[in-house]
Amino acid sequence: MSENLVRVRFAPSPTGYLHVGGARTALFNWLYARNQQGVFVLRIEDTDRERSTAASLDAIIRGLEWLGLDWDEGPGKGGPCGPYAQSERLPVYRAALRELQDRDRVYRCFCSDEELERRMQAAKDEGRAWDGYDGHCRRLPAAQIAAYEAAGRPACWRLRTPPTGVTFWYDIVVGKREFQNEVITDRVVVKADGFPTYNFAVVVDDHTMGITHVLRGDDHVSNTPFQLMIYDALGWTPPKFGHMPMILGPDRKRLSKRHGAVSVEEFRDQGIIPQAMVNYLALLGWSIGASGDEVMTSEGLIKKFSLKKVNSSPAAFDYDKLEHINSQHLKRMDPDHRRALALPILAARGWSYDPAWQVPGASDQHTYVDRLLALLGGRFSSLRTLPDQLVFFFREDFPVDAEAWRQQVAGAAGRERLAALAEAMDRALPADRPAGAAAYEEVVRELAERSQLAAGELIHPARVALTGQGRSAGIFEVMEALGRPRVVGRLRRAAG
RNA sequence: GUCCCCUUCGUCUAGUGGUUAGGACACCGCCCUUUCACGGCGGCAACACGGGUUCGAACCCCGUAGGGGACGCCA
Repeated sequence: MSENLVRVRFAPSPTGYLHVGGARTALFNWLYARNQQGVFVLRIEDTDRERSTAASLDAIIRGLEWLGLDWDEGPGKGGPCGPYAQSERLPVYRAALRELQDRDRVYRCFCSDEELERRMQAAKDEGRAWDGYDGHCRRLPAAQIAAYEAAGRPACWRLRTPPTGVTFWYDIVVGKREFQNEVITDRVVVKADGFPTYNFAVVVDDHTMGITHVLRGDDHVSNTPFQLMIYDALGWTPPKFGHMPMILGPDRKRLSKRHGAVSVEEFRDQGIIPQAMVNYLALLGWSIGASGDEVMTSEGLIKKFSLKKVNSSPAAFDYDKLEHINSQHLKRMDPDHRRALALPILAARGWSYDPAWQVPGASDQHTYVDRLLALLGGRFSSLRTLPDQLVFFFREDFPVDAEAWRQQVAGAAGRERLAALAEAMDRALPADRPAGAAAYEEVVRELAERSQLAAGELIHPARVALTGQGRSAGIFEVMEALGRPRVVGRLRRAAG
Protein backbone atom coordinates (compact mmCIF):
# COMPACT_ATOMS: atom_id res chain seq x y z
CA MET A 1 0.00 0.00 0.00
CA SER A 2 1.50 3.28 -1.05
CA GLU A 3 1.81 5.92 1.62
CA ASN A 4 -0.45 8.56 0.16
CA LEU A 5 -3.04 6.33 -1.43
CA VAL A 6 -6.46 7.21 -0.12
CA ARG A 7 -8.31 4.27 1.34
CA VAL A 8 -11.84 4.82 2.56
CA ARG A 9 -14.59 2.44 3.51
CA PHE A 10 -18.30 2.05 3.98
CA ALA A 11 -19.05 -0.23 6.89
CA PRO A 12 -22.74 -1.01 7.25
CA SER A 13 -24.14 -3.44 9.74
CA PRO A 14 -26.51 -5.91 8.13
CA THR A 15 -29.45 -5.23 10.38
CA GLY A 16 -31.83 -3.65 7.88
CA TYR A 17 -32.09 -2.19 4.42
CA LEU A 18 -29.86 0.48 2.96
CA HIS A 19 -31.44 3.75 4.06
CA VAL A 20 -30.69 7.16 2.60
CA GLY A 21 -28.38 8.13 5.43
CA GLY A 22 -26.24 5.08 4.89
CA ALA A 23 -26.45 5.52 1.15
CA ARG A 24 -25.16 9.05 1.40
CA THR A 25 -22.31 8.01 3.68
CA ALA A 26 -21.41 5.31 1.18
CA LEU A 27 -21.71 7.81 -1.66
CA PHE A 28 -19.42 10.38 -0.09
CA ASN A 29 -16.79 7.76 0.63
CA TRP A 30 -17.10 6.44 -2.89
CA LEU A 31 -16.93 9.90 -4.44
CA TYR A 32 -13.88 10.74 -2.41
CA ALA A 33 -12.16 7.48 -3.33
CA ARG A 34 -12.91 7.92 -7.01
CA ASN A 35 -11.97 11.58 -6.97
CA GLN A 36 -8.65 10.79 -5.34
CA GLN A 37 -8.13 7.63 -7.34
CA GLY A 38 -8.06 5.81 -4.05
CA VAL A 39 -9.60 2.60 -2.88
CA PHE A 40 -13.17 2.10 -1.70
CA VAL A 41 -13.60 -0.77 0.73
CA LEU A 42 -16.87 -2.37 1.73
CA ARG A 43 -16.76 -3.95 5.14
CA ILE A 44 -19.59 -5.71 6.91
CA GLU A 45 -19.97 -4.96 10.59
CA ASP A 46 -21.81 -8.02 11.76
CA THR A 47 -20.55 -8.38 15.30
CA ASP A 48 -24.08 -8.25 16.62
CA ARG A 49 -24.96 -11.88 16.32
CA GLU A 50 -28.57 -11.35 17.27
CA ARG A 51 -29.52 -8.80 14.69
CA SER A 52 -27.32 -9.45 11.70
CA THR A 53 -29.05 -11.28 8.88
CA ALA A 54 -28.11 -12.52 5.46
CA ALA A 55 -31.24 -10.93 4.02
CA SER A 56 -30.13 -7.51 5.24
CA LEU A 57 -26.72 -7.99 3.76
CA ASP A 58 -28.30 -8.84 0.43
CA ALA A 59 -30.53 -5.78 0.58
CA ILE A 60 -27.60 -3.49 1.32
CA ILE A 61 -25.49 -4.92 -1.46
CA ARG A 62 -28.41 -4.68 -3.84
CA GLY A 63 -28.86 -1.05 -2.86
CA LEU A 64 -25.21 -0.19 -3.42
CA GLU A 65 -25.18 -1.94 -6.76
CA TRP A 66 -28.35 -0.19 -7.82
CA LEU A 67 -26.77 3.15 -7.00
CA GLY A 68 -23.69 2.13 -8.94
CA LEU A 69 -21.37 2.43 -5.97
CA ASP A 70 -18.85 -0.27 -6.76
CA TRP A 71 -16.27 -1.27 -4.20
CA ASP A 72 -12.69 -2.30 -4.84
CA GLU A 73 -12.35 -4.58 -1.86
CA GLY A 74 -15.00 -6.38 0.11
CA PRO A 75 -17.67 -9.04 -0.18
CA GLY A 76 -17.63 -10.68 -3.57
CA LYS A 77 -14.47 -8.85 -4.48
CA GLY A 78 -11.90 -10.05 -1.99
CA GLY A 79 -8.77 -8.00 -1.49
CA PRO A 80 -5.49 -7.98 0.38
CA CYS A 81 -7.01 -7.04 3.74
CA GLY A 82 -9.73 -9.64 3.96
CA PRO A 83 -11.82 -11.15 5.21
CA TYR A 84 -14.20 -8.20 5.02
CA ALA A 85 -16.89 -9.39 7.38
CA GLN A 86 -16.13 -8.77 11.01
CA SER A 87 -17.58 -12.09 12.06
CA GLU A 88 -14.74 -13.70 10.14
CA ARG A 89 -12.01 -11.58 11.66
CA LEU A 90 -12.09 -12.86 15.21
CA PRO A 91 -8.39 -13.84 15.22
CA VAL A 92 -7.46 -10.28 14.30
CA TYR A 93 -9.40 -8.89 17.25
CA ARG A 94 -8.02 -11.54 19.53
CA ALA A 95 -4.48 -10.52 18.65
CA ALA A 96 -5.32 -6.87 19.26
CA LEU A 97 -6.86 -7.74 22.61
CA ARG A 98 -3.75 -9.63 23.56
CA GLU A 99 -1.75 -6.55 22.73
CA LEU A 100 -3.96 -4.47 25.00
CA GLN A 101 -3.60 -7.03 27.75
CA ASP A 102 0.17 -7.02 27.41
CA ARG A 103 0.18 -3.28 27.68
CA ASP A 104 -2.22 -3.44 30.62
CA ARG A 105 -4.68 -1.16 28.87
CA VAL A 106 -7.71 -3.37 29.47
CA TYR A 107 -9.23 -5.12 32.44
CA ARG A 108 -11.85 -7.75 32.96
CA CYS A 109 -15.27 -6.65 34.06
CA PHE A 110 -17.51 -9.14 35.81
CA CYS A 111 -20.47 -6.88 36.35
CA SER A 112 -23.72 -8.44 35.29
CA ASP A 113 -26.49 -6.50 33.60
CA GLU A 114 -28.47 -6.66 36.81
CA GLU A 115 -25.67 -5.21 38.90
CA LEU A 116 -25.09 -2.46 36.43
CA GLU A 117 -28.77 -1.70 36.32
CA ARG A 118 -28.95 -1.59 40.11
CA ARG A 119 -26.00 0.75 40.49
CA MET A 120 -27.32 3.00 37.77
CA GLN A 121 -30.66 3.21 39.54
CA ALA A 122 -28.95 3.93 42.83
CA ALA A 123 -26.89 6.68 41.27
CA LYS A 124 -29.99 8.24 39.80
CA ASP A 125 -31.86 8.02 43.08
CA GLU A 126 -29.03 9.81 44.83
CA GLY A 127 -28.87 12.38 42.12
CA ARG A 128 -25.41 11.32 41.04
CA ALA A 129 -24.44 11.35 37.38
CA TRP A 130 -24.24 8.01 35.62
CA ASP A 131 -22.50 8.14 32.31
CA GLY A 132 -22.31 4.50 31.35
CA TYR A 133 -19.97 2.78 33.74
CA ASP A 134 -18.63 3.55 37.18
CA GLY A 135 -15.26 1.78 36.90
CA HIS A 136 -16.24 -0.79 39.50
CA CYS A 137 -14.11 -3.66 38.19
CA ARG A 138 -11.17 -1.43 37.47
CA ARG A 139 -10.53 -1.38 41.17
CA LEU A 140 -11.21 -5.04 41.85
CA PRO A 141 -8.72 -6.71 44.24
CA ALA A 142 -6.63 -9.48 42.73
CA ALA A 143 -8.15 -12.05 45.06
CA GLN A 144 -11.63 -11.16 43.92
CA ILE A 145 -10.64 -11.46 40.28
CA ALA A 146 -9.13 -14.84 40.91
CA ALA A 147 -12.27 -15.97 42.71
CA TYR A 148 -14.53 -14.84 39.86
CA GLU A 149 -12.30 -16.56 37.36
CA ALA A 150 -12.24 -19.75 39.31
CA ALA A 151 -16.02 -19.65 39.41
CA GLY A 152 -16.08 -19.24 35.66
CA ARG A 153 -18.02 -16.05 35.92
CA PRO A 154 -18.57 -14.44 32.51
CA ALA A 155 -16.54 -11.34 31.90
CA CYS A 156 -16.02 -8.73 29.25
CA TRP A 157 -12.97 -6.58 28.67
CA ARG A 158 -13.02 -2.85 29.23
CA LEU A 159 -10.52 -0.26 28.15
CA ARG A 160 -8.62 1.52 30.88
CA THR A 161 -9.28 5.08 29.76
CA PRO A 162 -7.29 8.09 30.92
CA PRO A 163 -9.09 9.81 33.83
CA THR A 164 -7.90 13.32 33.05
CA GLY A 165 -6.76 15.44 30.16
CA VAL A 166 -8.39 16.02 26.82
CA THR A 167 -8.72 14.00 23.65
CA PHE A 168 -9.10 15.90 20.41
CA TRP A 169 -8.86 15.63 16.66
CA TYR A 170 -9.19 17.87 13.65
CA ASP A 171 -12.36 16.85 11.94
CA ILE A 172 -12.36 17.24 8.18
CA VAL A 173 -15.88 18.65 8.24
CA VAL A 174 -16.08 20.79 11.37
CA GLY A 175 -12.53 21.39 12.46
CA LYS A 176 -11.20 20.84 15.95
CA ARG A 177 -13.24 18.68 18.24
CA GLU A 178 -12.27 17.96 21.79
CA PHE A 179 -13.58 16.02 24.73
CA GLN A 180 -12.61 16.06 28.36
CA ASN A 181 -11.31 12.61 29.19
CA GLU A 182 -13.36 12.36 32.35
CA VAL A 183 -16.55 12.12 30.34
CA ILE A 184 -15.28 9.07 28.48
CA THR A 185 -16.05 5.95 30.46
CA ASP A 186 -14.31 2.59 30.38
CA ARG A 187 -16.42 1.15 27.62
CA VAL A 188 -16.38 -2.50 26.67
CA VAL A 189 -13.94 -3.58 24.05
CA VAL A 190 -14.61 -7.31 23.92
CA LYS A 191 -17.97 -8.72 24.95
CA ALA A 192 -18.42 -11.66 27.26
CA ASP A 193 -19.22 -13.79 24.22
CA GLY A 194 -15.75 -13.08 22.88
CA PHE A 195 -16.97 -10.81 20.08
CA PRO A 196 -15.48 -7.35 19.81
CA THR A 197 -17.74 -4.37 20.31
CA TYR A 198 -18.30 -1.98 17.46
CA ASN A 199 -15.80 0.53 18.80
CA PHE A 200 -13.04 -2.01 19.07
CA ALA A 201 -13.68 -3.77 15.79
CA VAL A 202 -13.81 -0.48 13.91
CA VAL A 203 -10.45 0.61 15.19
CA VAL A 204 -8.78 -2.72 14.58
CA ASP A 205 -10.26 -3.03 11.10
CA ASP A 206 -9.64 0.52 10.01
CA HIS A 207 -6.06 0.15 11.09
CA THR A 208 -5.38 -3.27 9.67
CA MET A 209 -7.14 -2.36 6.45
CA GLY A 210 -5.05 0.75 6.06
CA ILE A 211 -8.00 3.12 6.07
CA THR A 212 -6.75 6.69 5.72
CA HIS A 213 -10.01 8.63 6.10
CA VAL A 214 -13.00 7.67 8.16
CA LEU A 215 -16.03 9.46 6.73
CA ARG A 216 -19.15 8.63 8.65
CA GLY A 217 -22.33 10.07 10.08
CA ASP A 218 -22.32 12.75 12.71
CA ASP A 219 -23.94 10.29 15.11
CA HIS A 220 -20.50 8.73 15.53
CA VAL A 221 -18.82 11.84 16.90
CA SER A 222 -19.10 10.80 20.49
CA ASN A 223 -17.53 7.44 19.70
CA THR A 224 -14.47 9.06 18.24
CA PRO A 225 -12.65 10.04 21.44
CA PHE A 226 -13.04 6.52 22.77
CA GLN A 227 -11.74 5.11 19.53
CA LEU A 228 -8.80 7.48 19.64
CA MET A 229 -8.02 6.11 23.07
CA ILE A 230 -7.94 2.63 21.62
CA TYR A 231 -5.55 3.76 18.90
CA ASP A 232 -3.42 5.26 21.57
CA ALA A 233 -3.53 2.17 23.75
CA LEU A 234 -2.42 0.09 20.81
CA GLY A 235 0.25 2.54 19.79
CA TRP A 236 -1.36 3.08 16.40
CA THR A 237 -1.67 6.26 14.38
CA PRO A 238 -5.33 7.08 13.86
CA PRO A 239 -6.76 7.94 10.44
CA LYS A 240 -8.34 11.29 9.65
CA PHE A 241 -11.97 11.65 10.64
CA GLY A 242 -14.78 13.47 8.92
CA HIS A 243 -18.29 13.48 10.31
CA MET A 244 -21.06 14.21 7.85
CA PRO A 245 -24.12 16.03 9.13
CA MET A 246 -27.32 14.11 9.69
CA ILE A 247 -30.15 13.94 7.22
CA LEU A 248 -33.37 15.30 8.69
CA GLY A 249 -36.98 14.87 7.71
CA PRO A 250 -39.08 17.82 6.54
CA ASP A 251 -39.92 18.46 10.20
CA ARG A 252 -36.23 18.64 11.07
CA LYS A 253 -36.34 15.47 13.09
CA ARG A 254 -34.01 12.67 12.19
CA LEU A 255 -35.25 11.15 8.94
CA SER A 256 -37.28 8.01 9.58
CA LYS A 257 -39.95 5.79 8.11
CA ARG A 258 -42.75 8.02 9.22
CA HIS A 259 -41.49 10.74 6.88
CA GLY A 260 -42.05 8.49 3.88
CA ALA A 261 -39.61 6.46 1.88
CA VAL A 262 -36.21 6.02 3.50
CA SER A 263 -34.72 2.91 1.97
CA VAL A 264 -33.16 3.30 -1.43
CA GLU A 265 -35.22 0.43 -2.75
CA GLU A 266 -38.39 2.28 -1.85
CA PHE A 267 -37.24 5.16 -3.96
CA ARG A 268 -36.46 2.80 -6.78
CA ASP A 269 -39.97 1.40 -6.51
CA GLN A 270 -41.35 4.90 -6.65
CA GLY A 271 -39.77 5.51 -9.99
CA ILE A 272 -36.60 7.26 -8.96
CA ILE A 273 -33.66 6.33 -11.13
CA PRO A 274 -30.27 5.67 -9.52
CA GLN A 275 -28.54 8.56 -11.29
CA ALA A 276 -31.05 10.96 -9.75
CA MET A 277 -30.80 9.39 -6.32
CA VAL A 278 -27.03 9.68 -6.37
CA ASN A 279 -27.21 13.23 -7.66
CA TYR A 280 -29.70 14.34 -5.04
CA LEU A 281 -27.92 12.61 -2.18
CA ALA A 282 -24.68 14.27 -3.20
CA LEU A 283 -26.39 17.65 -3.04
CA LEU A 284 -27.54 16.95 0.49
CA GLY A 285 -24.75 18.25 2.67
CA TRP A 286 -22.40 18.99 -0.15
CA SER A 287 -22.45 21.76 -2.67
CA ILE A 288 -21.02 22.18 -6.11
CA GLY A 289 -20.42 25.84 -5.37
CA ALA A 290 -21.71 29.10 -6.74
CA SER A 291 -21.66 28.19 -10.39
CA GLY A 292 -22.44 25.01 -12.15
CA ASP A 293 -25.40 22.87 -12.96
CA GLU A 294 -26.74 20.90 -10.04
CA VAL A 295 -27.86 18.13 -12.34
CA MET A 296 -24.88 15.85 -12.66
CA THR A 297 -24.01 12.31 -13.50
CA SER A 298 -21.80 10.26 -11.21
CA GLU A 299 -18.85 11.04 -13.47
CA GLY A 300 -19.48 14.74 -13.06
CA LEU A 301 -19.85 14.37 -9.32
CA ILE A 302 -16.58 12.49 -9.06
CA LYS A 303 -14.79 15.23 -10.92
CA LYS A 304 -16.24 17.99 -8.75
CA PHE A 305 -16.36 16.31 -5.38
CA SER A 306 -14.40 17.80 -2.56
CA LEU A 307 -14.49 17.16 1.15
CA LYS A 308 -13.89 20.85 1.68
CA LYS A 309 -17.35 21.64 0.42
CA VAL A 310 -19.13 19.29 2.79
CA ASN A 311 -21.45 21.20 5.09
CA SER A 312 -21.41 21.05 8.84
CA SER A 313 -25.11 21.59 9.42
CA PRO A 314 -27.81 18.96 9.13
CA ALA A 315 -29.92 19.02 5.98
CA ALA A 316 -33.61 18.30 5.54
CA PHE A 317 -34.60 15.78 2.91
CA ASP A 318 -36.73 17.37 0.18
CA TYR A 319 -38.80 14.89 -1.79
CA ASP A 320 -39.85 17.59 -4.26
CA LYS A 321 -36.33 18.37 -5.21
CA LEU A 322 -35.51 14.70 -5.63
CA GLU A 323 -38.42 14.45 -8.07
CA HIS A 324 -37.12 17.45 -9.91
CA ILE A 325 -33.61 16.03 -10.20
CA ASN A 326 -35.16 12.78 -11.35
CA SER A 327 -37.16 14.45 -14.09
CA GLN A 328 -34.13 16.37 -15.24
CA HIS A 329 -32.12 13.20 -15.61
CA LEU A 330 -34.95 11.53 -17.47
CA LYS A 331 -35.28 14.48 -19.80
CA ARG A 332 -31.60 14.81 -20.58
CA MET A 333 -31.06 11.13 -21.07
CA ASP A 334 -30.43 9.88 -24.57
CA PRO A 335 -33.35 8.12 -26.32
CA ASP A 336 -31.80 4.68 -26.12
CA HIS A 337 -31.48 4.94 -22.38
CA ARG A 338 -35.00 6.26 -21.98
CA ARG A 339 -36.34 3.39 -24.04
CA ALA A 340 -34.36 0.91 -21.99
CA LEU A 341 -36.09 2.20 -18.89
CA ALA A 342 -39.55 2.21 -20.41
CA LEU A 343 -39.51 -1.16 -22.11
CA PRO A 344 -39.56 -3.34 -18.99
CA ILE A 345 -42.31 -1.24 -17.46
CA LEU A 346 -44.51 -1.82 -20.49
CA ALA A 347 -43.53 -5.46 -20.77
CA ALA A 348 -44.53 -6.02 -17.16
CA ARG A 349 -48.03 -4.99 -18.14
CA GLY A 350 -48.07 -6.98 -21.30
CA TRP A 351 -48.46 -3.89 -23.44
CA SER A 352 -47.05 -4.25 -26.91
CA TYR A 353 -47.26 -2.80 -30.35
CA ASP A 354 -49.73 -4.10 -32.90
CA PRO A 355 -49.07 -3.47 -36.65
CA ALA A 356 -52.82 -3.25 -37.22
CA TRP A 357 -52.70 0.17 -35.60
CA GLN A 358 -51.07 1.59 -38.72
CA VAL A 359 -48.70 3.94 -37.02
CA PRO A 360 -46.29 5.62 -39.41
CA GLY A 361 -42.65 5.00 -38.61
CA ALA A 362 -43.41 2.22 -36.16
CA SER A 363 -42.69 -1.36 -37.00
CA ASP A 364 -42.16 -3.04 -33.67
CA GLN A 365 -42.18 -2.38 -29.95
CA HIS A 366 -38.85 -0.58 -30.00
CA THR A 367 -39.68 1.86 -32.75
CA TYR A 368 -43.15 2.38 -31.35
CA VAL A 369 -41.91 3.13 -27.87
CA ASP A 370 -39.33 5.49 -29.32
CA ARG A 371 -42.17 7.38 -30.97
CA LEU A 372 -44.18 7.52 -27.77
CA LEU A 373 -41.30 8.74 -25.67
CA ALA A 374 -40.39 11.39 -28.21
CA LEU A 375 -43.99 12.51 -28.13
CA LEU A 376 -43.99 12.61 -24.36
CA GLY A 377 -40.82 14.68 -24.33
CA GLY A 378 -40.47 16.51 -21.05
CA ARG A 379 -43.65 14.91 -19.78
CA PHE A 380 -41.67 11.76 -19.13
CA SER A 381 -40.54 12.87 -15.71
CA SER A 382 -41.10 9.82 -13.59
CA LEU A 383 -41.02 6.09 -14.10
CA ARG A 384 -43.96 5.75 -11.78
CA THR A 385 -46.37 7.83 -13.81
CA LEU A 386 -45.31 6.44 -17.17
CA PRO A 387 -47.96 3.69 -17.34
CA ASP A 388 -50.74 6.21 -16.73
CA GLN A 389 -49.33 8.38 -19.46
CA LEU A 390 -49.17 5.57 -21.98
CA VAL A 391 -52.04 3.27 -21.14
CA PHE A 392 -54.34 4.56 -23.90
CA PHE A 393 -51.72 3.83 -26.52
CA PHE A 394 -51.94 0.15 -25.76
CA ARG A 395 -55.39 -0.61 -24.48
CA GLU A 396 -58.97 0.20 -25.33
CA ASP A 397 -60.13 -0.04 -21.74
CA PHE A 398 -58.10 2.94 -20.62
CA PRO A 399 -59.38 4.95 -17.69
CA VAL A 400 -61.51 8.00 -18.44
CA ASP A 401 -61.51 11.17 -16.44
CA ALA A 402 -65.18 11.57 -15.53
CA GLU A 403 -65.10 15.32 -15.17
CA ALA A 404 -63.34 15.85 -18.49
CA TRP A 405 -65.79 13.51 -20.18
CA ARG A 406 -68.76 15.33 -18.74
CA GLN A 407 -67.46 18.67 -19.90
CA GLN A 408 -66.24 17.80 -23.35
CA VAL A 409 -68.04 14.72 -24.58
CA ALA A 410 -71.22 13.99 -22.68
CA GLY A 411 -73.43 16.79 -24.05
CA ALA A 412 -75.27 16.68 -27.35
CA ALA A 413 -72.88 19.22 -28.84
CA GLY A 414 -69.84 17.17 -27.94
CA ARG A 415 -71.25 13.99 -29.37
CA GLU A 416 -72.29 15.67 -32.58
CA ARG A 417 -68.87 17.13 -33.08
CA LEU A 418 -67.17 13.85 -32.45
CA ALA A 419 -69.48 12.09 -34.85
CA ALA A 420 -68.80 14.69 -37.49
CA LEU A 421 -65.07 14.47 -36.88
CA ALA A 422 -65.09 10.70 -37.14
CA GLU A 423 -66.90 10.85 -40.47
CA ALA A 424 -64.65 13.59 -41.80
CA MET A 425 -61.60 11.54 -41.01
CA ASP A 426 -63.04 8.39 -42.38
CA ARG A 427 -63.75 10.22 -45.61
CA ALA A 428 -60.53 12.22 -45.90
CA LEU A 429 -57.91 9.77 -44.79
CA PRO A 430 -57.10 6.71 -46.88
CA ALA A 431 -58.10 3.61 -44.94
CA ASP A 432 -55.16 1.54 -45.98
CA ARG A 433 -52.40 4.03 -45.36
CA PRO A 434 -50.90 5.42 -42.14
CA ALA A 435 -51.73 9.07 -41.66
CA GLY A 436 -49.36 11.70 -40.29
CA ALA A 437 -50.07 14.40 -37.73
CA ALA A 438 -50.40 17.05 -40.41
CA ALA A 439 -53.12 15.08 -42.17
CA TYR A 440 -55.17 14.80 -38.98
CA GLU A 441 -54.71 18.46 -38.28
CA GLU A 442 -55.91 19.39 -41.73
CA VAL A 443 -59.10 17.41 -41.29
CA VAL A 444 -59.77 18.97 -37.91
CA ARG A 445 -59.17 22.52 -39.06
CA GLU A 446 -61.17 22.08 -42.20
CA LEU A 447 -64.13 20.69 -40.31
CA ALA A 448 -63.88 23.47 -37.77
CA GLU A 449 -64.06 26.07 -40.47
CA ARG A 450 -66.88 24.35 -42.25
CA SER A 451 -68.90 24.06 -39.04
CA GLN A 452 -67.98 27.53 -37.88
CA LEU A 453 -66.37 26.22 -34.75
CA ALA A 454 -63.14 27.12 -33.07
CA ALA A 455 -60.59 24.36 -33.58
CA GLY A 456 -60.49 23.92 -29.84
CA GLU A 457 -64.14 22.96 -29.81
CA LEU A 458 -63.20 19.86 -31.76
CA ILE A 459 -59.81 19.33 -30.23
CA HIS A 460 -60.88 19.16 -26.63
CA PRO A 461 -63.63 16.59 -27.04
CA ALA A 462 -61.33 14.58 -29.28
CA ARG A 463 -58.62 14.59 -26.67
CA VAL A 464 -60.95 13.15 -24.06
CA ALA A 465 -62.39 10.61 -26.47
CA LEU A 466 -58.97 9.48 -27.58
CA THR A 467 -56.99 9.55 -24.35
CA GLY A 468 -59.56 9.62 -21.59
CA GLN A 469 -57.83 12.65 -20.19
CA GLY A 470 -58.28 16.38 -20.34
CA ARG A 471 -54.64 16.88 -21.11
CA SER A 472 -52.11 15.12 -23.22
CA ALA A 473 -49.24 15.63 -25.59
CA GLY A 474 -50.02 17.45 -28.85
CA ILE A 475 -53.27 15.93 -30.00
CA PHE A 476 -52.33 15.54 -33.66
CA GLU A 477 -49.17 13.71 -32.72
CA VAL A 478 -51.22 11.57 -30.40
CA MET A 479 -53.54 10.74 -33.29
CA GLU A 480 -50.63 9.83 -35.47
CA ALA A 481 -49.24 7.55 -32.77
CA LEU A 482 -52.65 5.98 -32.21
CA GLY A 483 -53.14 5.24 -35.89
CA ARG A 484 -56.17 5.78 -38.09
CA PRO A 485 -58.21 2.71 -37.15
CA ARG A 486 -58.12 3.48 -33.47
CA VAL A 487 -58.66 7.20 -33.90
CA VAL A 488 -61.78 6.75 -35.97
CA GLY A 489 -62.97 3.90 -33.80
CA ARG A 490 -62.64 5.81 -30.57
CA LEU A 491 -64.25 8.95 -31.94
CA ARG A 492 -67.24 6.93 -33.10
CA ARG A 493 -67.47 5.06 -29.88
CA ALA A 494 -67.45 8.31 -27.88
CA ALA A 495 -70.03 9.85 -30.16
CA GLY A 496 -72.24 6.97 -29.12
C1' G B 1 -29.74 15.27 33.37
C1' U B 2 -24.46 15.32 31.28
C1' C B 3 -21.35 16.03 26.99
C1' C B 4 -20.81 17.52 21.81
C1' C B 5 -22.34 19.99 17.46
C1' C B 6 -25.36 23.16 14.31
C1' U B 7 -28.10 28.10 12.95
C1' U B 8 -28.30 32.58 5.37
C1' C B 9 -35.29 32.73 1.75
C1' G B 10 -40.44 27.33 3.59
C1' U B 11 -36.26 23.61 1.74
C1' C B 12 -31.03 22.61 -0.37
C1' U B 13 -27.30 26.12 -0.61
C1' A B 14 -23.34 30.35 -2.52
C1' G B 15 -20.84 33.65 0.53
C1' U B 16 -15.16 33.70 4.66
C1' G B 17 -14.80 42.09 6.81
C1' G B 18 -17.02 46.51 2.25
C1' U B 19 -22.21 42.20 -2.48
C1' U B 20 -28.53 45.67 -4.89
C1' A B 21 -26.82 38.91 0.04
C1' G B 22 -26.36 34.97 -5.67
C1' G B 23 -28.41 30.12 -7.45
C1' A B 24 -31.77 25.74 -7.19
C1' C B 25 -36.61 23.29 -5.44
C1' A B 26 -41.46 24.74 -4.08
C1' C B 27 -45.00 28.76 -4.75
C1' C B 28 -47.22 33.03 -7.73
C1' G B 29 -47.59 35.81 -12.47
C1' C B 30 -46.60 36.45 -17.73
C1' C B 31 -45.04 34.40 -22.51
C1' C B 32 -45.21 30.04 -25.70
C1' U B 33 -49.80 26.95 -26.89
C1' U B 34 -55.24 22.79 -29.02
C1' U B 35 -54.82 21.04 -23.20
C1' C B 36 -50.92 19.59 -19.76
C1' A B 37 -45.97 19.55 -19.25
C1' C B 38 -41.22 21.37 -21.04
C1' G B 39 -38.91 25.94 -21.98
C1' G B 40 -38.30 31.40 -21.48
C1' C B 41 -39.09 35.85 -18.56
C1' G B 42 -40.44 38.04 -13.93
C1' G B 43 -42.05 37.97 -8.70
C1' C B 44 -42.46 36.57 -3.42
C1' A B 45 -38.93 35.20 0.22
C1' A B 46 -33.25 34.74 4.40
C1' C B 47 -28.25 36.37 7.34
C1' A B 48 -32.25 33.31 14.89
C1' C B 49 -31.64 37.10 18.95
C1' G B 50 -28.50 40.28 22.16
C1' G B 51 -23.89 42.22 23.16
C1' G B 52 -18.96 43.24 21.70
C1' U B 53 -14.24 43.85 18.11
C1' U B 54 -13.86 47.14 13.78
C1' C B 55 -14.17 53.03 9.96
C1' G B 56 -17.28 48.89 8.38
C1' A B 57 -19.93 42.72 9.97
C1' A B 58 -23.89 37.11 7.23
C1' C B 59 -18.57 36.50 7.81
C1' C B 60 -14.37 37.42 14.05
C1' C B 61 -15.42 36.94 19.81
C1' C B 62 -18.97 36.23 23.97
C1' G B 63 -23.79 35.16 25.65
C1' U B 64 -29.11 33.74 24.83
C1' A B 65 -32.69 31.09 22.27
C1' G B 66 -33.95 27.21 19.02
C1' G B 67 -32.64 22.64 16.67
C1' G B 68 -29.86 18.10 16.24
C1' G B 69 -26.74 14.18 18.05
C1' A B 70 -24.46 11.02 21.75
C1' C B 71 -24.52 8.96 26.58
C1' G B 72 -25.40 0.00 25.51
C1' C B 73 -21.53 -6.41 26.53
C1' C B 74 -26.25 -1.98 19.23
C1' A B 75 -23.75 -0.45 15.25
